[in-house]
Amino acid sequence: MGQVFKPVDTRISFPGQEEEILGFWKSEKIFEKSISSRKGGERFVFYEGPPTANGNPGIHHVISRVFKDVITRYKSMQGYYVPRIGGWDTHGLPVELEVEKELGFTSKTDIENYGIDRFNAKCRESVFKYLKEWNAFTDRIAFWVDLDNAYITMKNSYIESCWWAIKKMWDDGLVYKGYKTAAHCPRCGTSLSSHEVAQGYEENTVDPSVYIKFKLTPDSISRIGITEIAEKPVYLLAWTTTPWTLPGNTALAVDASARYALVEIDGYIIIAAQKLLATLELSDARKTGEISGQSLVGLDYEPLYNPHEFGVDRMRFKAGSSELEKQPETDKLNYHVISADFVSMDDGSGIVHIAPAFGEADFEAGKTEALDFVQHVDLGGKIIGNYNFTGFFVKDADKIITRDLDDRGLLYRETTITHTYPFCWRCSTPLLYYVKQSWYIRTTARKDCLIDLNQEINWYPDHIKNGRFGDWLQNNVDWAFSRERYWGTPLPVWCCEKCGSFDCIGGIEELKSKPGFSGFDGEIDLHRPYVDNLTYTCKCGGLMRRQTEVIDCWFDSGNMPIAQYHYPFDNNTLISDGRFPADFICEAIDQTRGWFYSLHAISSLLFNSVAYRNVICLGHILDEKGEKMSKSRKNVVQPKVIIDKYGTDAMRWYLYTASPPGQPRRFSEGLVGEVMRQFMLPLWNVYSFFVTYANIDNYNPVKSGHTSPVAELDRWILSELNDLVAKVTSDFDGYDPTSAGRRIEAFVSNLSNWYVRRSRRRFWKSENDEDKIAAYDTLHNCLETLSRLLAPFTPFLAEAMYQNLVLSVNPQAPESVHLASFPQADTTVIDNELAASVQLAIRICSLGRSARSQAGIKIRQPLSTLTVLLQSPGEEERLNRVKDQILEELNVKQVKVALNREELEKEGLNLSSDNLYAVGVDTRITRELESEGLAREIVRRIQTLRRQADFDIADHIVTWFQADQRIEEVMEEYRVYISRETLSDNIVNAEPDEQGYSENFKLDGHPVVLGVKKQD
RNA sequence: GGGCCACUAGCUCAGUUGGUUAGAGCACAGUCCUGAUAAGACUGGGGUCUCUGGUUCGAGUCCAGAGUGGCCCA
Repeated sequence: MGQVFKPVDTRISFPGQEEEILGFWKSEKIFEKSISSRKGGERFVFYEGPPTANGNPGIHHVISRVFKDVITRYKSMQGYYVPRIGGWDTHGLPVELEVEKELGFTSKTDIENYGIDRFNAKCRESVFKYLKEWNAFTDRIAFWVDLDNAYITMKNSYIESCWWAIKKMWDDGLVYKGYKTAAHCPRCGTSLSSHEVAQGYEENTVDPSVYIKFKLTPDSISRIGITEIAEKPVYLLAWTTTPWTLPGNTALAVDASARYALVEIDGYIIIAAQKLLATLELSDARKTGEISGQSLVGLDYEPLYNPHEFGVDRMRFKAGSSELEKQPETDKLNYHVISADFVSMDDGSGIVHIAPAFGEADFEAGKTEALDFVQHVDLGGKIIGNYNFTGFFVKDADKIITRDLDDRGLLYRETTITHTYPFCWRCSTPLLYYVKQSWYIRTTARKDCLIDLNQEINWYPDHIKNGRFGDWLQNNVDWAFSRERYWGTPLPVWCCEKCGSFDCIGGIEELKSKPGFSGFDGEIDLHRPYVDNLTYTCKCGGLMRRQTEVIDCWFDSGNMPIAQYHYPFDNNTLISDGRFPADFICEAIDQTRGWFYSLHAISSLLFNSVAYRNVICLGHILDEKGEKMSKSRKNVVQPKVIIDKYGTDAMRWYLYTASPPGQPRRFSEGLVGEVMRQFMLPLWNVYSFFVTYANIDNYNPVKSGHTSPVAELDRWILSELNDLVAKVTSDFDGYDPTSAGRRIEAFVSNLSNWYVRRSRRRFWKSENDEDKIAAYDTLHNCLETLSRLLAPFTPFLAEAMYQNLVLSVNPQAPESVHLASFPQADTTVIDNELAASVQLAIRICSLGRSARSQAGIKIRQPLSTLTVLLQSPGEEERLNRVKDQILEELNVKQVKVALNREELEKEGLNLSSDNLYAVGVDTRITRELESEGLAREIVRRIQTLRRQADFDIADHIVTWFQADQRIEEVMEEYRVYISRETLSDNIVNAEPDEQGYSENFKLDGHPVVLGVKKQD
């Protein structure tokens, strides 16, 4: 007779099973069907944040992908239509750097000499260098995403959508050319991204620390209005660690609300912050006056170096903007004191030297105060003009400038300082903060919109919303989105060589239709250098040439909602037809300023809409010591190692349940192993147990149907099950798979350690009575429901269980668990009172075992009475309800309720208590109890022999025994019981058959020989 | 230097709106149970809930400050 269910081995190899299931999914196109079969359902939009395939995927890629997967699988099973388009990020500096490394390049000159066309061709190859690995990895971790139709940011159609978006912003007046401060490597000749800068901070950098005297004009001295000082020269004392920036000084900043002192030394007066006098070794005794910072504001001082005398241009900010205008040479040039909120009273002199061409704060001050702008350093870090330090590298110029100022009597003090300073991560050259031209998106013009729309987004964890992300939006600055690089979406801005006017192009056809369009050579590749050759004629008749910049690759990925569909050139209903915005995205926290921002900014500016409604923001993965994983620390865990050993499901389960998604989490092989032992195996064993016995009894769930059971145990676990389903559903709806998973763990523990443990005998009874069927029904129901609950989490394990538990008996059911629907809770069977009763039983049993253990009496030995002290008389009813469970579990003949503590403290009772309950067991063993205990001992010995002899569970046997009189008595008295328990058709008091399996024991000091043999 | 998050047993984590004696798993030691179990139960050792103040009748929980770690920004 064929078995209903496929036998389930407890010695399962999960990784092996997963490989098989992958084959099934692939051949039957289960992923495709999981989408298409829900086509009529409500759409649930997911956006995939594109990775770059130029390196091997790591564990941090696993975590974001499995969190994306668990939600989209859940929604699919809820009946939503959830297409999932993959994506690849293919542009940007990281790609270029990888290629530069490969080619051994160290500067942009190397690239240009090599040829932009060849270089970009290399980049194009590089971005899919590990495509095979990525595809295999995605498959193996069961991240269901459509990679065949993935969007690719370097495709013409994708780029064209980006051009369209930029053009729309351009038309809305949101794109402009301005200046910005960039961390610049003078040796590599390029700006570094903030990410690169962060890599290169050196903690113990020694730099000069110089205090410079800036001479006030006579007019300003009289404006201070302190007559005693009128005859003497007066200097403002300012501090800097970068003397090379001093020729670029165009202002001094003070704190208007602070007090400043005038101190006399050597016949002149120095002004510095009152608070900092001591650190400046300025004697309070020589103080000749005090003045507010406010009254310093507006005073004029003489430039250290008048740029006009050294052949350097002097520019000036147009008020409030980052545009600069060249200023005429003047006979007399004075700079003035401004007020600023960044003036520190902790170090320096309380007066800050401002060089708007260098440094963020200086630049911003330059903009708001419409200051002069003097750029006396070239991009190679060398001083220009005709100073006596011209041609020197800035760091070498420091000393010469300091000497020069000293010679002119303008140096007050010179020491050194040890601080943290950024260096180029590639070549260790000190970085310079350098103001350069750049193209901007005027996000600040829509700042309120960015902030308001953020309120519509559900952030998990929610503190990101008004915390890290909200702060970032509050401090929004215009997006400097151009890059002086090669491999990227080209900036679609053309400039007239003749009249200098700009034009933005929003698509290929638009470009082609321009008058005098030329440079087009067959197929257009919208990359440099080909796109650089496309020109047309300006209205003025001049030649329009593209600006050479490419754009920030964050713009590429942030524009994916439309660019993946080539909107608006194709799919022009995209914005209104339900495919925008996303219902859900999920990435790690570093994307706050990356993808989360670029998506949000672009859709806010283009469509005045959020780009995503719900976002899970993951913490980073750390090693088992809590340290960041990095190649240099050699603590990187390879996902493959884990998967080969424990399988994808165990790894996924660990990632979901170990800690809430927002927290950084530790990861190691051992922790996944724990998941295996603690969750996967017990569940698998329950499943295996069910199948083993169901097959013996030829149980078929379809024939029996899941009826409403009467047994309390069944009703209890079904109550727990439905409660679980309800709560897991609400956890999922709140984007909290971690809580959902932990709940399932608790349920499985209840199922295994109470339901199955307490129900074992029901499955073992030989009669096929109603209770037994009810038990099978209940357990089958639990396991089948679990398979669907677990499907989003552990898709393989769930599939294996579902195939066997459902499809073996019902070929009409959906062919995969991932095509089935998510369980629905039947809240009518949730019985909280019953749950509380069983909770009580579990607790009392725990105390009972403890009491027995302390008395040294094993469970096999029956005892007469268990006395329980409850919290309240009302609990007695609860206790009665589960009394039978307690009797069996603790192997006692009766349970009594004690009314007070004294009753418990009678003789012969062994006590155990927790903070709510107390129990006592009567430890007196009568001869009858002893006999029964011995009988159970004999049963256990025979069972062990059966197992050692490798008999099947259902095999019937003959048992032989030889023993003393006491054991013979027990054997006689319990013959029926022993026979039934051990499936012994015959028990013979004789020497064991030689062909059988036998052993000698001592039971409580009584010598016994036992033998077993299979019955033919 | 600024912001966000975290800090509970050796390790990984729970701990609801403040309320008896702060819990679980792993690991360690011992005992027990078991024809589902690679498991489970019990006992034991192991806690200044990072620290210092404050609010309160009462603080792991709320507030302030400090420390350590992580991330982000400078």
